[in-house]
Amino acid sequence: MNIGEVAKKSNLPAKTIRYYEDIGLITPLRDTNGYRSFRESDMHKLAFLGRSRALGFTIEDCRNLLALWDDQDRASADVRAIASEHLEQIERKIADLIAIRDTLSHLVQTCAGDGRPDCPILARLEKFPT
Amino acid sequence: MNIGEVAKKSNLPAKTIRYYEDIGLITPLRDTNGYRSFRESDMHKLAFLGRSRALGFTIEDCRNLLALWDDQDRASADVRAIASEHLEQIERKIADLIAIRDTLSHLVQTCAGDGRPDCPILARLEKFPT
DNA sequence: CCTTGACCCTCCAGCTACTGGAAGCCCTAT
DNA sequence: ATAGGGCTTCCAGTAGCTGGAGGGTCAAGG
Repeated sequence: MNIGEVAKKSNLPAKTIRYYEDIGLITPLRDTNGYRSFRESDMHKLAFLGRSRALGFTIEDCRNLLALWDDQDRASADVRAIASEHLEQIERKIADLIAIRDTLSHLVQTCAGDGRPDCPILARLEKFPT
Repeated sequence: MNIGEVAKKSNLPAKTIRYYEDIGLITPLRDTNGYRSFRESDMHKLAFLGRSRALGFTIEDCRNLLALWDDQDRASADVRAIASEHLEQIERKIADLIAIRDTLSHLVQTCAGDGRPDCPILARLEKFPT
């Protein structure tokens, strides 16, 4: 399989796939003309990567997950540790964003949003104790 | 005021303050020895920037908000537009993260997390339809 | 046989918003 | 005179791609 077909099937841009090769996540073969030649196993890895990235795992997490996936003797605890850590980060991020959203939503609601210059949003950015 | 003092008062790293000067958000004066010399107005801008960034506004948003702040004849609608747009992005991000969290939290719960290799997390990354 | 267009290749630069570090000047105190 | 701390600039690196230049390859149509 050439990169175009793989890109379509895995739903990843060709650029991204080349990048993943650059950083050693996959190692497709090469045809005599220099074109990358993807095996089924490469496709599987790319699909795995796509799903991992879609769940927000970092590239380094993906690298580790991929290694665990390849290792038939892995301990599920190792996988779970990565996922739990990631989950905690997500929870923290959600909490942060919700706090921001509440503040912002309140400010947007109290701003007239007309032609006049008075604006509680600017007032808050100007005066709120950091 | 030298940069160290400003950094302390504004709660921003000196590096960040220099960076903000580089990209034209502030333009402190210079002493004869080459040291940056910050006025009160620079401090205020930095505090404004700190709060805007803490609410997740991008640097470009900050630049625009700062310009509106400086402009006595601004229309609050312009401020509100920036904030609303940002708010919508936050809402989208929260929704995305919550979806991820739900998936991840379920997976983590169903994974034994022991010494055995079977793992629903890997199973999902391997098989879930993209 | 030649051309056209769709592929594919590599390499370099740029994105966001900083952050770290090196090399070196300045200022104050001892 | 020296030691320390603070200040300066400049360069490089972070994450995860993305865009573009410049060029080779391949299959189909004329």
